[in-house]
Amino acid sequence: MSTLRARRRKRTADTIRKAAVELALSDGLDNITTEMIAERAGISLRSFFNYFAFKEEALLPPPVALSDEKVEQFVNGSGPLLDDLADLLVAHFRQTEINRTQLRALLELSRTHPKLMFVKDQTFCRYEDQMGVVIARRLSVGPEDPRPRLMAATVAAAIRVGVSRWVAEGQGQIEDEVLSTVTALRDLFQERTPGTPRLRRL
Amino acid sequence: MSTLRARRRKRTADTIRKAAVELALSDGLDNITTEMIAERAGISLRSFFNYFAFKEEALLPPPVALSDEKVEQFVNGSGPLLDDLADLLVAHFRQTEINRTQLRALLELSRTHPKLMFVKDQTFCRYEDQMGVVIARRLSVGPEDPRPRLMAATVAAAIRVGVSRWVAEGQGQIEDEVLSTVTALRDLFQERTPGTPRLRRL
DNA sequence: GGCAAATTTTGCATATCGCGCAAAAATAGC
DNA sequence: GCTATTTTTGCGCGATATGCAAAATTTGCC
Repeated sequence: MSTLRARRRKRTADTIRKAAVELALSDGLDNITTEMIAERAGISLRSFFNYFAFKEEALLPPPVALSDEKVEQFVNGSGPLLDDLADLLVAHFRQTEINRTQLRALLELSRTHPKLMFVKDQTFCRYEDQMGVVIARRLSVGPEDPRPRLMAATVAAAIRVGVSRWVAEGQGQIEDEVLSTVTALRDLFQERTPGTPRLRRL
Repeated sequence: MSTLRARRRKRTADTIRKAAVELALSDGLDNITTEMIAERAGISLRSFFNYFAFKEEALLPPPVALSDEKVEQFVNGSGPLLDDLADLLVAHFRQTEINRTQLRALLELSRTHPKLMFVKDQTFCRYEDQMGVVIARRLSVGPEDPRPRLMAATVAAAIRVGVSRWVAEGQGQIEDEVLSTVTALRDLFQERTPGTPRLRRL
């Protein structure tokens, strides 16, 4: 249970991640080997696989869990669900430190690299699962109710779109882009005049 | 552009797919090799990679494009957008032939196998892209409008949930499950009484 | 039918991945 | 400082996946 060992381990993992990202961005993911990453990180090839199951896992930052405090705030919130959820997400993204240029390059790479896409999806899926849980708590419904899951899925989809938009052309902070995309969900399919679709502007 | 060669090619691809799925379901994905698949399909190992970029690609059926006729019907439709879109999807899923047990096993496998998940996601992403295009046409808006993309993303998310639910416990046809999940999107975040969330049943 | 061109299949060599195992090294508790 | 536990490492190995060129097959054409 040594916290020292845990910290050391985390430090090494970060070193490996840094080495992997630098190499991937400079030389291209196809032109680097796990051996090169290990060498740059100052560990043996075999040790690399003690930290990551496969090469691409070292390329994306580890998923960060939602803050417990903010989760409780959401579960007990009294505003419209979507707004309260947006608050939770904004607080979360605000505390993540993301390099936009780097993230753009990595997301672009993930489009053609199966294992990198896997890692990316795992990250989003974890968000989705967490959201499903907290939404179910907020609504006080059990696992048989399909709404939390569907809500979490659509919100996760909106987050994806928001992140993608921010990475591509966003000017401000990532949390602003996510916020506007997520809250746009409310009226997405509410057409003013059935027959001649005139949707509200995003 | 010999159509005979194309048909032969498709036939061989299907043979390989069949061999791969049978082996994966009977022996487990981890216990089979590309060589075993190739042998069962009656081709050389090297030829396998002429048909599929990697082993797992042979496990899922090739994505089917939306029917042109139904797409035009949707683009020119006059009902509520979500209903017309649901019609398009129902027509599409109706014509796909899916073995529920097999699909369940493969989706379960994809949760832990990066490359299989990649193939699955590619399939869903293609749906999402196609939907984005047809929704933009329907709304007569250009690529700068963010709504088609967000709509497509949320509908794709709903399809995922619908398919997942059908695979897990669905009794009827897959298109019915998809239909009810997608149409549930309309009122998902429309709360009757802000403050005390009382959402409509799915 | 038979020949030449184009395409597909195949064998072989090769680089890398990723895991199992056990020895060596580092670290923790006492 | 000694021993137990954990981590790192070296080595071997099977499997994946690619490039290249020869062999086989198919196609168009006469």
